[in-house]
Amino acid sequence: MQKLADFLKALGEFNRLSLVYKLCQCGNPQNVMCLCECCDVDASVVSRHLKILAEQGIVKLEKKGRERTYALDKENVAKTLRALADKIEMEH
Amino acid sequence: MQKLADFLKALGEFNRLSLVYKLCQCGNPQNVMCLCECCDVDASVVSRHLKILAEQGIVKLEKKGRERTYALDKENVAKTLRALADKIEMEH
DNA sequence: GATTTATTTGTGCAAATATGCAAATATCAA
DNA sequence: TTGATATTTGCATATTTGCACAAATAAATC
Repeated sequence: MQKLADFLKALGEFNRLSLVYKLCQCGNPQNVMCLCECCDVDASVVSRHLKILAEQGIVKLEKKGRERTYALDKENVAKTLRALADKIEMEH
Repeated sequence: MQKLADFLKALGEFNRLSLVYKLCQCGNPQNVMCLCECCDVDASVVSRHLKILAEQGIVKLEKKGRERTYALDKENVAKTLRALADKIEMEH
């Protein structure tokens, strides 16, 4: 349960949720500079937020040669959210 | 989006998520004393956590005469979580 | 190797948060 | 009214968190 709480906490911060939305709209993996556009904070802060999201399996860091991009793990996020929704509704 | 972040943040704390689970399993509305059983903190802390959950529409305070009970708003919570899951998966 | 660009990490600070305890409040029963 | 029980609120404290800035690291190009 602590794991799920950490997952939800990771999503439950404005700038981090903004990053998730941004990645969601872009579709493609994005680098940090691009992702900086959606939240009005220093790049170092974005980097840290992305690290937190990565730790919770919300985004994935992809290193392709020189490129370092972050991609939203849509499947995992949607699955986790739906699992909780199901539990809450189903459990009698 | 701030509203959704606040909702997720409310769920993303261990003791609060424990309260949600407890209410989920009980099915029935519960009073604070009963809810205290699931997290090892002072009753005043539970009271505060329930207030936060209530502000986010996660639980509802029900006053029936002398009884004051909290109930999980299953429909709203499930709906909100699914809406985010849909957005993340659908949006291309 | 030196320079440039992108990203991460170290550090310190201010604000937010979770908590316990004591006091206040509410409600019912005797 | 008094007493007992349940809940909330005031207050103090310790911890966590989000942030900016500077320095370190990584990778490519000159």
